[in-house]
Amino acid sequence: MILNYIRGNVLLSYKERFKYFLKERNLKYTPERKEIIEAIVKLQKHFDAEDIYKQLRKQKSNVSLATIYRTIPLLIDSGLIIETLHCRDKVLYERIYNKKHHDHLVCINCGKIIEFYNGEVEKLQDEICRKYQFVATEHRLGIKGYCKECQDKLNIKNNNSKEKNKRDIKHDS
Amino acid sequence: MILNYIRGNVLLSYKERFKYFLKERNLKYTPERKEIIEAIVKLQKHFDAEDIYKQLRKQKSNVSLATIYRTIPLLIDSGLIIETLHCRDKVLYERIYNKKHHDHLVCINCGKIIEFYNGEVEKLQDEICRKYQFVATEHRLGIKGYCKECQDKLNIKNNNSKEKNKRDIKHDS
DNA sequence: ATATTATTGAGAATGATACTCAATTACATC
DNA sequence: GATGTAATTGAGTATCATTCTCAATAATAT
Repeated sequence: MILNYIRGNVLLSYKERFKYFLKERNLKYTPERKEIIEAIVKLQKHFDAEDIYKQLRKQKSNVSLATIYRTIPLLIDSGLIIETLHCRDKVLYERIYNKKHHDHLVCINCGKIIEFYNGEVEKLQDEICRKYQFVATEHRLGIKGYCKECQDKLNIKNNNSKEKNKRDIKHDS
Repeated sequence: MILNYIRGNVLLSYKERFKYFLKERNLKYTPERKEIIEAIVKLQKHFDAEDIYKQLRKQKSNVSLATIYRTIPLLIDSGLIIETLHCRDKVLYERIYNKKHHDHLVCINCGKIIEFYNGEVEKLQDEICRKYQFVATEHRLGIKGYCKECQDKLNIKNNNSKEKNKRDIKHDS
């Protein structure tokens, strides 16, 4: 999957990239799509359809929710955003164009999301794909648990540095 | 998170484990809950609420969908099942009690799910948690892409063994 | 300028999941 | 075993994100 697009020596902007993608597919670059792109780049890390809608209202744009939902698959196909996390039945997206890939730690108590990057994950992916003759387009590593603050609040012991006390029980399959 | 429960030298069955969990919480072990457990253990790898419902009908049980939805969180809290994948707006679950943890390769063309286990993922998790002072309860690594069959069908090149041709472009943040 | 085809907004439809409430039942205690 | 209490159930309704429908409009190629 090619995520970066260049003309001359310059990386295309979100808007230009989207325009180009639409042209490739014989789709139209409408004012609504332009305004959606303008909204997307202003949004915080993780957002859902409703957030795009709100940002558009802020910009005095009247694009309908229906159009937003119709545009999201185009944004995904053009490599500008991806679906990241499912948070309480909501699908969250984030911009990926010209961003380094990262994974997530999600606190199951307060909902905080910590982003991290670890090159080993990519290596692991390559290794696993080789083994299963799989061609990966994307991976997602999500670690759920408790963040530092919530550990303190809930009095949860952090035994990261201690040896784990594993029970010696055989597993199925 | 303790996933295995033992009495004497014997690992509790799904049913006993659930009974025990309910008791701990002062909840009742009803015929409906018993039948749901009986259904769960008969289901294939990945299932949704509807699959439980169908299995119950097969067993001549009339448990309502409402009760199934109400029971799922209990099954999760008791460590018998977890949410795994979100597949076309449906939440899929799988049994984890007395199972070795595994991760998934998901074919975005045919929907096939390949399970794999790789100990490095656990090590990575420990390392990342140490770094971010996070206490993990669960992780999930999902790799999306194309399975061997679909690669052939769609004529997608598998360059797993070749060096990747990365563009030298700087990324944001 | 015209023809073609994609796109839009509005509102209705869908579909998974959650809620409401009255009737029922499990279980601890006597 | 009878009793009281709180949990549980089914049925139907509500919710809410997302998708669909359709007639009106607009973007682009020619």
